[in-house]
Amino acid sequence: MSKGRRGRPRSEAVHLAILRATLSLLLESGYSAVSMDKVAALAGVATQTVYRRWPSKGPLVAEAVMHAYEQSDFTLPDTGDTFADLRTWMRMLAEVGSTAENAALIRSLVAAAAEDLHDRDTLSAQLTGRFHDAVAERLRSGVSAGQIREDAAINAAADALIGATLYHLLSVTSSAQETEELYMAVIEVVARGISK
Amino acid sequence: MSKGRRGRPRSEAVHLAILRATLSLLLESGYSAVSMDKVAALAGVATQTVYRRWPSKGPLVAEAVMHAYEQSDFTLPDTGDTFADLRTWMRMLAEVGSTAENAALIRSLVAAAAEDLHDRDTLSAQLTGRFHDAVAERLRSGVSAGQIREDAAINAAADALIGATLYHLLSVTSSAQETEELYMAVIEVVARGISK
Amino acid sequence: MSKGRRGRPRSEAVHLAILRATLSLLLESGYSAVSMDKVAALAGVATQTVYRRWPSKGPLVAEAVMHAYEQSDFTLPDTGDTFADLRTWMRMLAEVGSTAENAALIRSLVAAAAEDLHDRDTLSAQLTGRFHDAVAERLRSGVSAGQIREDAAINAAADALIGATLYHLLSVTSSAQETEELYMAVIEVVARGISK
Amino acid sequence: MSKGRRGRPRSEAVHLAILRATLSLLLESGYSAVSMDKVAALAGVATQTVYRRWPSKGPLVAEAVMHAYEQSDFTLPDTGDTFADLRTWMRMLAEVGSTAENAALIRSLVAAAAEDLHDRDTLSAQLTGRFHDAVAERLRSGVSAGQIREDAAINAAADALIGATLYHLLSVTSSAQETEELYMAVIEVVARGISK
DNA sequence: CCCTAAGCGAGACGGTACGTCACGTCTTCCT
DNA sequence: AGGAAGACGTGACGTACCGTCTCGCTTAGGG
Repeated sequence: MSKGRRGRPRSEAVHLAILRATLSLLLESGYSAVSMDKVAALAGVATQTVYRRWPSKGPLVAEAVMHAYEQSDFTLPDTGDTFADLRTWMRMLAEVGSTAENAALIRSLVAAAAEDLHDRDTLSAQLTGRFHDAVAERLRSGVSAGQIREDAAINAAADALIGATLYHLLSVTSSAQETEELYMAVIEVVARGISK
Repeated sequence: MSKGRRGRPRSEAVHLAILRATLSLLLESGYSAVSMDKVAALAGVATQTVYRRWPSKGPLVAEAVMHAYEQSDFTLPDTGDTFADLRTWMRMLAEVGSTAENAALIRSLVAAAAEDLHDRDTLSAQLTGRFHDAVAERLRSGVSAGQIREDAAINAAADALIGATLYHLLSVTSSAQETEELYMAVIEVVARGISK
Repeated sequence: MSKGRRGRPRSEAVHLAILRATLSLLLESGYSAVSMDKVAALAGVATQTVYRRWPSKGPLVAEAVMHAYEQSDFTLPDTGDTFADLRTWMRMLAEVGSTAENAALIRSLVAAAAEDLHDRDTLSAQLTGRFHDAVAERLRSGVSAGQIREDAAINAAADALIGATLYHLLSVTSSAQETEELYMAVIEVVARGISK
Repeated sequence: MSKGRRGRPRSEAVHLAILRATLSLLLESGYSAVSMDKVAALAGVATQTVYRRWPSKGPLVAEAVMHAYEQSDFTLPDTGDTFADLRTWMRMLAEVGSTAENAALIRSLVAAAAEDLHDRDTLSAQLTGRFHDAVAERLRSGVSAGQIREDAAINAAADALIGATLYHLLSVTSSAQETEELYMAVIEVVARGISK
């Protein structure tokens, strides 16, 4: 028997205002500049209202970043040519990651995950995990298509691709072109390592 | 006229006490639990004394972590067989990273780097950067030895290896054995991708 | 034209539950520990339901305390001997005031009155005021009976008696016996001051 | 061996600023309007600085009020005529208590004392207690002078005088003249009660 | 039998205050 | 000078209350 909703329902507008405020602070000055107080103030909301929905900074930042990419489509294309598709996709990643804003957001997620063990699983599973799975999926489809060896270590290959991307994003600030060149080189190494 | 040292010289004991206190807090409760106040208190030292030597938490944590691994030798062996050497080395990495303490330290560094853009270069350059360079160096030596193709993208391969390692460390908590298996699979992919 | 009561009538049970909850908090931890939220929670009632009946903490506490003494009879006896009656009555006061619970309740009222000028008149008029009037009344009856001088300052005498009582209650914690001795001494002074 | 003062000494200016801010808030809007935050803000001081010196509102208000009367001399005159001296002194009390400001300060003290049992002893002992003792002292001197009976209950008389004063202050707002008349009547009753 | 009005529990909401912790600076004394 | 001690302004933390509000549900009239 459904108990039904009791009490005043949570305002959707408030939810959005908080996420928008968080994003704004994140983009302006980075993860460490985000504070529950500032978020609340900027969202025109009481501190308690933020805490009522998110227990701490980590999950809030996580949801805010996810929210920012909600519309984005990070699915890999499937034209039949696995490695060409990978190249297309990672070119897009390179482009996305080359804007300061996007890089800052990703780094924020990593900061949140690294800071609090508790948040880590949620965060990585939801963000980088989705990327990893998408890549692995496409690679498996490449196996079926006969372009990749049956005994290739799909997960290891996906780890190498996603790992290299993440590592590069965290380590240096480089131009979109340099980044793209590096990604293409990584793909080449991995492709040669798993193709028939 | 020799300028010499004026005034009371800085105590080496104090330096060590602060580093030890920092490490201890880091291991106990992670990066966010480290505070200059607590470090000073635990080291039996005045706050000012900490600030006199490190401008903020980031560099202090960095030095403390580096100090912890100062004795450790992360150079790759060179037995002549490049890929066997890589395997040996990454087996060691897997082992090191599988203890909770070491994993916590690495994550602390990443948190520091991701949180503060200013600290990023210092931190990653000094830690992961050294690993990356060591691997790249060994791979180049493998090129000379005729085990690796001359046109292989050495940096990309190193990025893939170090990146996969870092990504794995940040994403999941897994047993030493699982970690080792994954690393071996990654090496296999990369090795096949760059070997002659 | 009788307007009549429209809508659901206020529940008497709720009223009592709130008063009981307030008293309970008052006795447990004093005036400052009473909060509308806690009262509502303890009474198993919605916050709004409390506010619908009392505008703020002051009047609520006042009514709760009054409610506690509703049954009690604080009228002075009239056996014909004015001062003997006063002694009897103040012996009872001493006894009542010597239990921690009762002392706490009285102090609560004083706190409410002292804190908020707005509540003061209500509170003191209803509680200490009633005592003062009862004493003054009995003294006037003593005048008629020829035991007290016609030109005696009845109000001043009542102020002295009630004032000394209140002052003692607020200042120190003393045993019932000590309190009683003091009260008897006060009566003696006042009695000698106003008797024929 | 004296350990000596270590560290930066507490600023006297800060101490005074806080007391002045507290007094100002007290006079403006009463005890309940005083908050540690507002006091700090008004004093141009950090919240923490207030907490470093006073654990809570009660003692702070207490010290602020005491500070306000520090210069005042509440000793009873001793001209030889005990009851004339009492009258002189209570006329002064009536005048002091008839200004809204002073009445508010006294009520603040009572509120602080009534609210927190812990503060009570300190407060009443230091404020009303001093008055009580002063009166009792003067009465005893009246005994020596042969104006008061040897077996008179000095403490009870003092309680009656101070109690009536306090009770009147807490109960009603009245003009200086009405107050003075009442006090004179109280003195007359008590005087007649204890004189030879 | 629906209709309107009010009571009621639940809980969201904007505020204000709480008391604590951390940051980085400053002041004092001692070595 | 270095160093220990600790005050200080700033500002975030997470919690507690305040008094108001918005829900859905109940309990009474009145048409």
